Amino acid sequence: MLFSKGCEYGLRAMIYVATHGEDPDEFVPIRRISKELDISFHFLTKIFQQLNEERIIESYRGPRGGIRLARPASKIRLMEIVVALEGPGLFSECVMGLPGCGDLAPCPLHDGWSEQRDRLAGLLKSMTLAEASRQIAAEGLRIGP
Amino acid sequence: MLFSKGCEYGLRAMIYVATHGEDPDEFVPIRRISKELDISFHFLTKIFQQLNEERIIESYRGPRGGIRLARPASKIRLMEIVVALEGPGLFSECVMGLPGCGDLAPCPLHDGWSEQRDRLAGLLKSMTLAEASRQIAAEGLRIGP
DNA sequence: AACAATTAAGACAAAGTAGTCTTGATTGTG
DNA sequence: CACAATCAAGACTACTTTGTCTTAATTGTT
Repeated sequence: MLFSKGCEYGLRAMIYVATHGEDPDEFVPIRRISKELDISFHFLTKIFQQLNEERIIESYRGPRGGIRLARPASKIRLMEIVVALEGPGLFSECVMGLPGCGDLAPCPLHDGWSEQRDRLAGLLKSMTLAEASRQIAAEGLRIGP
Repeated sequence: MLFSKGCEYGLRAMIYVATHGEDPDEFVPIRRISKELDISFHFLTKIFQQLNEERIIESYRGPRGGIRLARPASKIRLMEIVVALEGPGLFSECVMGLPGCGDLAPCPLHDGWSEQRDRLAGLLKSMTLAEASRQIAAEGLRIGP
């Protein structure tokens, strides 16, 4: 498993918000997201708290409160979400776990792995929530169970 | 982290055995591997037990016992080791954890992820212990700390 | 036969991840 | 103001992974 559960949930939840935000200024209750995607409400709350600290979303309490994107979906890249939830370093780890592995002292898999890893990183860096969301709408893809 | 610790250790240990087996019929004690690679002896023993069940290595008890490759290093592909230690399915999981995600009902990252994942799988399938070992010898690479 | 070297197996412990619950703070609505 | 809806925060539990320890079985050497 590449991403932690928290990161998987966070990605799906953010894409959900981007997709279902009729009015982007409206706050979406976490409870609704949790039900739609079948993710534990409290766990999801903690995930959004992390995303809130990184200013990727905004939250608001009280009736009609919830969370919303802090910026237009076209300005939020998937990589930001991954970094906020996995921490930096996911895309610099050695696949065999050698502490000093790198371009200078590579393990046997280093070159092959880092190429694929960098491509994935490139995909996450270039893909925005708006694109993921558009792709879902256009092709009838799914983010829930 | 893509691989579990057990899988990381298993790959390094197998490459070590392939590299340091002067006589391929000689048994290498697990304790020696554990010291050279700085991996917990008992944990490593359990890893080799799994590899033994899959007939990737052979073990022998008593003085001058240890483990050795069950086949020539050129006949053992890294993918076998990964599958033995991670189980099958690592290379068919959805990156966002959606149970039904696949070519028919893809999540937004499905195509991009599965391409990189398949390339990595291809690398692991095509690379043998002999090649990894030769690469280390030729280029002075490292598998220990 | 006695001993030392070694793997085998499983119980156990520690640490990390995932998930639940409770309480508190904020805020709109009647 | 009273109340309900909602996020915030932290304690707590459960599960999984990782690592340790102990005991047993096997085997070569003396």
